[in-house]
Amino acid sequence: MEKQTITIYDVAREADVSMATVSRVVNGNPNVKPATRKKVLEVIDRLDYRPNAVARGLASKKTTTVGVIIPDVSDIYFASLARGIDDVATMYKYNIILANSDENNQKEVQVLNTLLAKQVDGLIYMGHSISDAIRAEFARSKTPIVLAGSIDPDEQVGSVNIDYVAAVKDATLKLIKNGNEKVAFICGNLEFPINSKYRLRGYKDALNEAGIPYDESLIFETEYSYSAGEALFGKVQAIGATAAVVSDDELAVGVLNAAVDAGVNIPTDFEIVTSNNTKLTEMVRPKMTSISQPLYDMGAVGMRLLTKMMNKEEIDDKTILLPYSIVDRQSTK
Amino acid sequence: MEKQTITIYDVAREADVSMATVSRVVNGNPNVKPATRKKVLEVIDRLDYRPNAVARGLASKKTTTVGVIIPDVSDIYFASLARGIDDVATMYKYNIILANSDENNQKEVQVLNTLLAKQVDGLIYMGHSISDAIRAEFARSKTPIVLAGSIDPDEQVGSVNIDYVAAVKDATLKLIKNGNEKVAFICGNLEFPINSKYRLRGYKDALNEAGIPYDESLIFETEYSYSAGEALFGKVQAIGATAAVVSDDELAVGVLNAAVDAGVNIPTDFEIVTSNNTKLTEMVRPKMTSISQPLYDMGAVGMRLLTKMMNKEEIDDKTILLPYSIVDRQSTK
DNA sequence: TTGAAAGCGCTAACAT
DNA sequence: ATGTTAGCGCTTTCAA
Repeated sequence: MEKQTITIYDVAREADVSMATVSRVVNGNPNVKPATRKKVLEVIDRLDYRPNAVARGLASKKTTTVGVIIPDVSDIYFASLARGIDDVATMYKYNIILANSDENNQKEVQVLNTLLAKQVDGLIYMGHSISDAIRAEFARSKTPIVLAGSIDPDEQVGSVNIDYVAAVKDATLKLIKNGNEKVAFICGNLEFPINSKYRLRGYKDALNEAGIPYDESLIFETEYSYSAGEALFGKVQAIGATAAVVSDDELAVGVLNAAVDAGVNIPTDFEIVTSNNTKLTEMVRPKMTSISQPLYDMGAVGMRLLTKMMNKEEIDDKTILLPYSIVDRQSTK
Repeated sequence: MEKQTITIYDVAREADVSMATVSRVVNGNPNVKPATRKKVLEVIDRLDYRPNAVARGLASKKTTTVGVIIPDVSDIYFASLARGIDDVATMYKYNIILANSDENNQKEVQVLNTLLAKQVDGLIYMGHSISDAIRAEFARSKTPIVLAGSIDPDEQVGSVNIDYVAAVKDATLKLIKNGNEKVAFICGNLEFPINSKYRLRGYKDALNEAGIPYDESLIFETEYSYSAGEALFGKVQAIGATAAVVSDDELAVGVLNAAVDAGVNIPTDFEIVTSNNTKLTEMVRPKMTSISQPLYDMGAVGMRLLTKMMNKEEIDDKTILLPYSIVDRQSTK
């Protein structure tokens, strides 16, 4: 025989009050006489009653759950953001439905729809680019959405990032000031606005400010992976570059190790600045100088922004830029 | 004016059928005349109807959602497991509610209860140890539970692991055969069964087989972190150890880098075998030899096991051991 | 093959 | 301060 689940009705009957009163007690409504509250709480304890969140969600139209779309949890960059998101979510009594998208446009849209079907109160999206398909879904959804560590030039939804133009400009300038005339720019897919409109812009701005002509052969577009970096270093060296700004840490480790393995001295013969300041930067030798994006904070602030949107609070600016810095280590002079 | 949400009732009215029929169409019930099905699908498409999963969950008592308790998403070990879990979950049409526990006993119990309140169909738990409190909750819950990459000697719930005793024994034996008489054993909290009852057991078995007496001063208990490893190497070296079996990759990287920074040649003067074969092992120099735990697969198999339990299928053995191997790299001779 | 109707467990007016 | 009563949007017998 199945053990019967205890409902609010059972508690009401045993405590000799109405369901409404039990509901009030459970939800901390002050309009309950202390004596009644005590009696109800005793019964709840005795019967070991646990409110059913699904029923509550249906009745109240709130699930206290937010959807999080992430390219890959096992990618340290996004996992760091996710950690910040979950901590703030917990703080505000929300839970997280986590869904991997693999940056696949079709999967993203599908995942978004199942998340909406599950009636999430809000949505956080992470990804290197916003496809037109997903942007269209964002537009027609009335569920609040925030992008974390992800750029959409449209600025239709909330977002939390750093100023990528300025960060890359600073990084490039540092390399130029160290005496490098040929600084390579190694990034991901240039179809992504974050790379073409922001990072590359910063790189060009730096050259411009230093009076160095832009040379397209110094731009290397590749995928974000350790092996891609390893494979790329030869070409970078062949073109005569003596330094590189790299958009991803794993990619940068690949470049760094390939250089070291090839007997190139870093930073004497070749300098590297990477972009995410994940713990990887401290685990490699030499340790890598990096732009420091406050990933955890970006997730946390993004989730905080989302709570405000879900609460329909006034938002002064839903496009948030967090401060960045450049952490000097041994891969630069 | 708020845009009215479309319900199954709207579809039924427009298609001139009953709600039951719409429900059948949506759920792929074959007992619907093709013509009717077509008519209903057209209306669904026209009205852009999306079933409300919360209402469905309340009515059917199934949420197609599973809870995942994880110590820390930003830890690559658990994130790798989580990725395997989510992929298989997606495959079987489940979503994942992800909750970080920080290995905090109190938080774990609380998180478990909110997950159960949300009526998850199943639960996957990850953690270095199973506290009595959480074990008690497991016992009284009738929701299926699986442990992934986590040991409970009780074997009350399902679990997926590798044979830690044998793996550590193999690793230790390799080091002994390479000529090391003093092999350090560097692990996490020895109060955790996985360390005391399994890994240390394997270590002792190896010594025993090789006829080397057990020396407690070679056992180093510490936390799992890069800095702990860095700090520890000096002591390990001072005691005269010439090799180490390490239970965690970040910890091992700390030991490795401290050794290299101290001018110790690896593997000539000191050998290391680590335990998780995460991508870190290939990013450091020298690359690290490691026990290879199939983390992704452990997550995937754990989730698959859970789907069977949720389906009330017959399970031949709910305690699963996956094969491991030792991947040779440059931190051993 | 289809429909009617009774819930699922809870919240939220509205009354009292 | 407390109770009554509709739903929330869907699934699932049971009948037809």
